[in-house]
Amino acid sequence: MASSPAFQTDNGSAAMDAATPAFSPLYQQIKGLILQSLQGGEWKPGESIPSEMDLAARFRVSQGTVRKAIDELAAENLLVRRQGKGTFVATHSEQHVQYRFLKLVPDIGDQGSEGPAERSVLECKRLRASADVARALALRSGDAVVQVRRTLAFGGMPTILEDLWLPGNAFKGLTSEQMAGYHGPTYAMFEVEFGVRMVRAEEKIRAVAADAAQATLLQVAQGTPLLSVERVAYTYNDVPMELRRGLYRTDTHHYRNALS
Amino acid sequence: MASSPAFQTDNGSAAMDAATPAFSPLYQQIKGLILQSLQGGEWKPGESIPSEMDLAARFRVSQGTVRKAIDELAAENLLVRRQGKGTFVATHSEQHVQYRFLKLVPDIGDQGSEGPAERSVLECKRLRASADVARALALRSGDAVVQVRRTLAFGGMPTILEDLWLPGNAFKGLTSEQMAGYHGPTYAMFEVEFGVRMVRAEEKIRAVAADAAQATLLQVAQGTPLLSVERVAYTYNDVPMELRRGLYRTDTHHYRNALS
DNA sequence: CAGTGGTCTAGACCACACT
DNA sequence: GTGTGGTCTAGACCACTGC
Repeated sequence: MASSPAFQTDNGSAAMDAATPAFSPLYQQIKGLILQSLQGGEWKPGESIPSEMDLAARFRVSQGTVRKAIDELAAENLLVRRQGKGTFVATHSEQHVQYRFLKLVPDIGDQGSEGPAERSVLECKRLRASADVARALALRSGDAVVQVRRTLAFGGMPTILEDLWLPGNAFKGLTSEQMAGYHGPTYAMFEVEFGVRMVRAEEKIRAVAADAAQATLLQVAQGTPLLSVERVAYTYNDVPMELRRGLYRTDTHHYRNALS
Repeated sequence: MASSPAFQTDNGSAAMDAATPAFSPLYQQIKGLILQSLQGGEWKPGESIPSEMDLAARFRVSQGTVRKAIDELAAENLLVRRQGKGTFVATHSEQHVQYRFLKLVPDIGDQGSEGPAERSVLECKRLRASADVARALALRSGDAVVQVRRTLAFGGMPTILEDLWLPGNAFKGLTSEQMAGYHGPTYAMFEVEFGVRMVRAEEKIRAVAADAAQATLLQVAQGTPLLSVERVAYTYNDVPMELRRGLYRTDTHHYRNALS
């Protein structure tokens, strides 16, 4: 039953060969074990994980040590604590903070009141990864990927035009209908349909001018300045699982960022 | 000497009039007391604060409670812990993460290797706040403000053109020479010269086209897409102390953002 | 009521920095 | 060595949720 305790004092007790800078506190090791269970699918998004006391017993450590491990995982948005109820695996589905990665907000009006965007899927096809797509997704050039092109509109106004690239292996059988028909965030659909949970992302933002095709799709004049947002999203263990290149209209919306 | 202990059980013991949802854990109260000392200037940026044991004695609580308060302040980048040395008030000066609020990075080359920007101050004048500037700074229209216009260049290439508005009261006597001559981040200069420490900020980002004047200053063609970055920076207690409107060239640099 | 997370304490020991 | 933050433990009690 119980996993090996792995006390910190075990570090380098024997065989301290060569470069062994490794030292990790117990709670970090516990954090790693919990992470493994998350990756392995022992607890799925939305489900509750065992109580702190249970985990403490399972790992043969004190509750406080488990607590600190969970604290960090909660700070990274991998887990969500709810007093009196338990600790849950974070999800893009019923999270009250839906569309957590979408930072585009309307200039006026209360944020969040605009509801979900209207999606139009223009294209959804399988192809071989180009060099830059392969690099972003840690694949080899020519590996299978799925490409999706779509627009998002708010209140009937097309506002976002984006391309998504997904590893073909993990997203076998993704269809236009799935992309368009699912109610809720796309990342929630990825969790349900493909067991892929996006944990964090990095974005590179630039200002560009709309070309003819882009201008038509976004219903703006050619040459209109647009926000170019290139995103790489990662699952557990920093494995890249999505490359996304978006163009945002910023005449009625803006990209909001908090610095701290 | 010792401040009032203020145990949690004191909450609402008497006079629980009307809406009193207030309940804060002891460590939150301690956090508030430490925050007051920071605001009051008892410990200045770069200095060390008393040890956890000292603070525990001063506030009549256990070390663990002080620890949790400091943990949160450190997570908010107000304090910096250094094992074996002490806990220090964060500063924009000798922080290894200088230019913490500047998210523009070069497309190629290791981040941080580009060194500080070359500053050119174009203007530095006192005037009365317009309506929108007043609103952003929580002033009244017509209150005195200082406006600074400058460019930042990297490797000789002008890359940022920005206007700063600062409350006239807090920044009496700010000169062009100070803005241009100080070695290190502008926010570090604000700490040293005016005792104003910027703690967090919010940015609104858009894509815009360069007008004639802007194009000249940034050495680009008129109509070139630029990143428009409007920032409001806050001191302690969410008091806004700076409005900044910047235009970034994004042909050789990009705005980098991490989502988590 | 029982079970969960949240707070607080007190004490022991470890890792690191300075002197 | 002394003092600092960092880790770990064990136990007590509080606050919230749902039966």
